[in-house]
Amino acid sequence: MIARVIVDVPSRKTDRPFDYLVPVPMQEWVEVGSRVGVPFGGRVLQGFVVGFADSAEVDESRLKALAEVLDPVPPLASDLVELARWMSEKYCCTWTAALQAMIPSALRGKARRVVALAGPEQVAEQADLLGPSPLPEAVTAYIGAGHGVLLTTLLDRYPEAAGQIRAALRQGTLVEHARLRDRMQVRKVLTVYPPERPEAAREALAQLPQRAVRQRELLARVLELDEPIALQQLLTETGASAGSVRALADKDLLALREREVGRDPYAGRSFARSEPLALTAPQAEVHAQICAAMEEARGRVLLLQGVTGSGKTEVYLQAIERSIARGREAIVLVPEIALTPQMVERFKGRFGDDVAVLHSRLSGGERYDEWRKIKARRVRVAIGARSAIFAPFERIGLIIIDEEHESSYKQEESPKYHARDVAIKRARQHGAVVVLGSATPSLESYVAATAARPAATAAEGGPEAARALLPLSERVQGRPLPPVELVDMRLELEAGNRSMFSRRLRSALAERLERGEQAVLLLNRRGYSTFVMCRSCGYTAGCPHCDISLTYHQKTRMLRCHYCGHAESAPTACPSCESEHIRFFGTGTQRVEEELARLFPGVRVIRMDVDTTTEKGAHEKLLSAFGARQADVLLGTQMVAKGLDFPYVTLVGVIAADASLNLPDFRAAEKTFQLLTQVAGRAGRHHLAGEVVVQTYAPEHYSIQAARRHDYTGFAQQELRHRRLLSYPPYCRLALVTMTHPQLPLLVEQGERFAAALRELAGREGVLAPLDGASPRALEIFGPVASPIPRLKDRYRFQCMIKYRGSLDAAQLLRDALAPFTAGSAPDRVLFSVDVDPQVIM
DNA sequence: AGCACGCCGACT
DNA sequence: GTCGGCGTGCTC
Repeated sequence: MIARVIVDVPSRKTDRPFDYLVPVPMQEWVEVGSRVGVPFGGRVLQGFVVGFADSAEVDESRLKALAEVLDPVPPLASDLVELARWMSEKYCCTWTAALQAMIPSALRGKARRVVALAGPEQVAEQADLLGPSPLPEAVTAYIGAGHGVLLTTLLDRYPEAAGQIRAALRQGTLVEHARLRDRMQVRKVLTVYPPERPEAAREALAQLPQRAVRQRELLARVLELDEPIALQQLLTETGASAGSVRALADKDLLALREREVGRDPYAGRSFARSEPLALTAPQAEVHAQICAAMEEARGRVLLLQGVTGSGKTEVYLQAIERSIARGREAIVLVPEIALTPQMVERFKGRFGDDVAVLHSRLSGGERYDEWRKIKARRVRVAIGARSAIFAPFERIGLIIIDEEHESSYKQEESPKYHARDVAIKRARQHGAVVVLGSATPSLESYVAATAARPAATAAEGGPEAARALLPLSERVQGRPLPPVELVDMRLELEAGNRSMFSRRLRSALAERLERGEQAVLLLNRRGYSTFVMCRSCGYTAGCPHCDISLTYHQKTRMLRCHYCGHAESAPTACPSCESEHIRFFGTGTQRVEEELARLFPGVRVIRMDVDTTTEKGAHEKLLSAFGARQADVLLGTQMVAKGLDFPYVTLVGVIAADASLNLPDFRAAEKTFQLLTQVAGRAGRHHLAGEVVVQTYAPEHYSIQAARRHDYTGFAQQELRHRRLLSYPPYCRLALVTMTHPQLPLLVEQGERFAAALRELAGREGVLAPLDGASPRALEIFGPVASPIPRLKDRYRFQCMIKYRGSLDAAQLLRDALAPFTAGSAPDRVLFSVDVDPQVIM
């Protein structure tokens, strides 16, 4: 039996299966998806079995054997192994990287090198040949006779003996073995189990000597129980000692065993049980369509376009119920930032213990336990952020992606996958339905779901079940969408108002304060940061490692680089010209907060930004304080725009709607429209009517006008015209190759050579053609040019943009073109990184 | 990623 | 003359 194993080495060259003999005793344990330890290049590494080889095709004499099988049940099923292979092809990452993304990090075994003294007979044999052991007495004594000690520990402890230790290893007086150890252990608790034959135990209880008071007491207590009890709990309840329990166990009157216990982060919290609500007619219609698609089981994708407050979540809940009733599991993806306790509560309230929750705030152990709940089929619903798409279910019926337009579904590190696209692939494997929900769908999804679908997006290959658009265009209970008023800030300036608050927003705020209602203020900080500039000479404070301006943090009076973490204290005089006219520019939330305090003395403001939410749980705390009306104004960056639902919020103010409009990003208008629509949806969701005031310097811009009218379709049509004209997604696809190196000339030279190689390859394939031409298959290469962030952590950055459409495998072309550049392992070589379907270009 | 093999400077 | 520097290259 020969297993094909992907070894955990994150290199392109080793990214292929290696063959290993499976020793007979392991054979019944090894399956596709098994995690194994394998000897590889002189050490033991973790790997995954991805298949089996035919022994006729392989020269078995050259193979090594598996060292160990690490889990009784493979952590990955074959569907996920296959999905990982697909990901590695689509996203140009290693198969290993994709596999690792699918399991909790607790299962990332690390080989530990342990050394022990060789057995006496070996030593004697060696001593004849090489003389006595050169090891100092102290070292020999320290290692002792046990299973050995970590090599690193030994070297740390006796650095002066390093040479002798090496010699002993070479000579054989010290032997080394590698052991793979999981990072995380299952938490085990000693548990007392009631006796298997209670009658016999009762009899024995009567027979116990009178003086065995504790034992009698304990046994009587245990006999009352129907289920096992933690030893610790029993001891505290009865005041007995462990010895008494042990004595009973020795007499076989009860059983004492280790039991695995989960770390349930939600343990101790009870969730009010919620019953399905009656659906409105439009909700019922959407629900019926989702259910019909589930019956079809063809992996359909449905785009649920529901305005804010239209009751999407209730539709999700009832669709999940149906999926469970059909014997299928469900996965719900929500953006990390929206995975709030309220959100979890809604699902736990409906499905109770049937839900596993996966998010980044969990500790490694907690995450592992939630994952195991899914693996052991103890739950049928998983809710979580991006990576929850890999929940190890085996019969998925429904995958819901809420706020599908959110760019956080794209992972920015390798594997740079998009959870939405992975979901669609996984749904096809399982015949599950994908529901993409959003008030402001991404244009990619919108186009795919409507008839206006351009052929370009069919590049995925293979027949695809039709997608459909399910509209939910009214708020529940007929509540109106709030009116949106635009304020032209240029006119404010003309009228002599130089404050960041327009007269309109100021009076609207004053009204709310007077009436005791609440307001949400959004500072669209993308594009606005607090940077430091000298008014005399124009000096700006930049990061010494990253060619971008440093951000000023008032709390600490420090300047910090958001990309590499570099920090320095803020200057009081210009470092360049020594002038004191150095100023902190930009409109940070702190500045807005100060201005609010000046305009409305006594106003209670909760500020949410990177400074106030880094602490664990801070996010929740601030929101619940606002929900409890301990503040009048919630002021924050993007994070206040999503999913919040507070009944007393009747005003939403946007300080500078167009701050993000001029970013060098083809999605700038889309992002702006989405943000405005989402934040406007926070107002007037309950019995009090709401209004929205949007301040802007570009009131005529179509994204802002469409947001004012709550007009997604209008926006989409206009934006799609632009995209078509400029050949941007969804009318083509993108791939971004970023290369970095500390030396600029070398980087430029290699970048040019790479681009030339890629052009050459594409030309040979006959796909190198302008995108605005008539060719159904076209690919264009732009660059290399300096990246928007031209230097990061002391490495210069250049990038090539690849635009393509039609049925061509751009990832394959990229891999081929990259091969010669990633070959060597020279530590100073240019690093290449591929981002397929990039969401942010930097 | 490691770790080994392999070709050039400061020591016994 | 060796020990050891880290530059390429392989790992079933």
